[in-house]
Amino acid sequence: MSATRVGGDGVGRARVARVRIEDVAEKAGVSMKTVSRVLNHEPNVSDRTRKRVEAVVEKLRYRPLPSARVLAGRRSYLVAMLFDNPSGNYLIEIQMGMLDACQSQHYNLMLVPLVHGSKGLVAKVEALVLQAQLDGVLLTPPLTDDAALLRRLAELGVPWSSVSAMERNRKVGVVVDEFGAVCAMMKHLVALGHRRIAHISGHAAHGASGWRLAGYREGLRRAGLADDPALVVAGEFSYESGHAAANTLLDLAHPPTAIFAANDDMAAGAICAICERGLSVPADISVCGFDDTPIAHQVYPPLTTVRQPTRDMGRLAALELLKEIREPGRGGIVDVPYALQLRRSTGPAARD
Amino acid sequence: MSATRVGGDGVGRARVARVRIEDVAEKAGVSMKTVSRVLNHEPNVSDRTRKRVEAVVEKLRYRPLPSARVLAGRRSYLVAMLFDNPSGNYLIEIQMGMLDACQSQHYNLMLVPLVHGSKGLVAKVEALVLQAQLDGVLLTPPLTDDAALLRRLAELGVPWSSVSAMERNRKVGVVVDEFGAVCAMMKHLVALGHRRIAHISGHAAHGASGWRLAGYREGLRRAGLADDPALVVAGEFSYESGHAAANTLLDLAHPPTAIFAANDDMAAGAICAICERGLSVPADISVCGFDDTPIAHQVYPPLTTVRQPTRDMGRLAALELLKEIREPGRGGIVDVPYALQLRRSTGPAARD
DNA sequence: CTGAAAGCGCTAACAT
DNA sequence: ATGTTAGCGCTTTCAG
Repeated sequence: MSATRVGGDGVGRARVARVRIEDVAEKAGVSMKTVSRVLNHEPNVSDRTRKRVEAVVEKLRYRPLPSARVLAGRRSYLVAMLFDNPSGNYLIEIQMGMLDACQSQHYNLMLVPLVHGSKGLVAKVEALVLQAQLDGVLLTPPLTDDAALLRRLAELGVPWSSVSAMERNRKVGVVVDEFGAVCAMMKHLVALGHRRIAHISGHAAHGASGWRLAGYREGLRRAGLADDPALVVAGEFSYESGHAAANTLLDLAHPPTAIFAANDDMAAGAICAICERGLSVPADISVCGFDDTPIAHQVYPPLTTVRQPTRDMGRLAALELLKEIREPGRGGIVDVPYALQLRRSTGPAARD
Repeated sequence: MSATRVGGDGVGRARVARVRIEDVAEKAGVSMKTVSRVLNHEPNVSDRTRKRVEAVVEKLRYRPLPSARVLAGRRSYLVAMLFDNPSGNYLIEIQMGMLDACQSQHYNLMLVPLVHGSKGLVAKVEALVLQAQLDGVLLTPPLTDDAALLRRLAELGVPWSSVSAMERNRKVGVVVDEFGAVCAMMKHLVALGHRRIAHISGHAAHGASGWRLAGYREGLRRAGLADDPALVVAGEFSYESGHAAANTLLDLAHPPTAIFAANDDMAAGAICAICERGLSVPADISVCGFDDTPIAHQVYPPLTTVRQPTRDMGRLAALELLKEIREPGRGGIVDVPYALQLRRSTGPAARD
């Protein structure tokens, strides 16, 4: 390597020279272009060469300078995560996964907080795509099912990938079999002897609400139980709405012996409502939720729920997007497994 | 000018040719460099030339390409938020605030998850600063007080701004008077008649733990109460540690009538431990926390706690950093107000 | 006060 | 499968 380069000081700041692609190339004994190929996961590099280059990249902690790639290439190496702040915990996990995937492929992740259903949403995204020359877009619920947004993205020719999109909006992204998960949860409740099982549903705009409700009904059907409409109460995914919905259920002439809430927050609210009436969970009523957020083990008793591998979902959604960006048509839907978390909020049915 | 340029379509996506600085220069009858001078408000341009260039820029709606400026110049217009995933809710709020500030000043925000105390942390950050040519760094607890990291950043000459750094590490950033907040909280408990007040402290590495403990002691002192060492139990900011600490306190021969936990998660754990023993909050024991995270109104009874304006804190920390980047020495410490949230988990002291 | 030339670090197109 | 060469659009020398 040539003499140690020492950059001029910027605003009075001593600056050591960066590692450049050239340095990596030299150290690996290949040309710059080959390193570039490896970095960009392009074909036509032998496995041995690729491994060697990757090792040097790792050793030198080399990271391509975004500006240089953008300037030289025709891509921005920038993807945006569009989201509407649902739960902080969910969001941060999805984000960490996406970040991880993007970093591993030397892409930048731009965060774009949006308000679902707000007036200028589509225009805002459009301006963003044009100005920032986004290579692709990552969607999280409920933005995954905003018809106008999806249409515009398609018109603009911007690839996108989504997390838990509804059936008809799925092309590339990641999903979990929520329907199957709920069926399994219902089976668990039925096995415990429950016959009057209620459901606190989520906001209708969320695809998740639909699957969870459908899973609930299918669970009843499989157990040969009647679907009593009085046992389904609408919530909005919030603690408060779960609390209110549970009160509605408890006021019923024939209250349920088990409540399946469409998410953990609502389940936690339900537990609170039950305790306020001097009843006990699960002795009097079993409660279960969905998502396995931190609140699940911060309520008493700890919540039986369904766990989704949130971080992996973010990671996989991003990886599929990057595939799709590189080779349109290559990205697809990845189905990730759920896991029932049986905890102490569910137990044998009380005498009805 | 040469023939109309039409950018090649990237991955099948049409792109119109941009107006370049060269086009502006030609049309204004000056050199590229003169246009550059005007654009960057540099001296040594005659007023007439400046006006003429500005007119052409306006007419052609010319905007310099960020990547090109970054590549050629010495600034990256990029700052990084370094964080160690404590609570998702806290993090996302701080992040939203920082994002907002950066966007308003046309800076980019890069997210860097780190593990506090991990081996290669400093080297990792160093590589990042070098490779990404970061203009500055945003620190969140507990990274705000990592001595080795701060030292290295100083050596590298990278400006940084922090959220809630400990006293000695404060130069630019945002803080809230946690000490004062805790004193106020203690006053509230004392006013309710409590005389045996316990404290569940946080992990010693967090600056916040120190202030909250100090505030607790000062609160006792001001009320003329003795500081019984048995009433201070160490927690780790987690729900579980709060649960365990509360059990320790409840096992005391002389249990407290009130517990001030250093954060909401631990307070929630404490409430759970109290309920498990068949005691009631606040009738038997009052409990209060700190932070006003969502869990505060998701436990029963809802938690008395201290609210910090998290999003504003993120925003202000970023704004101070940007000031400091532009004019070293200009950034400073911003003190934001806290607010006591009195809810139902605190009440009159039970007969001791 | 102004301009010409030389890159910044990377990738695209074209060799080989 | 790999290398060579020529820029991307701007700023920074350094020379007028």
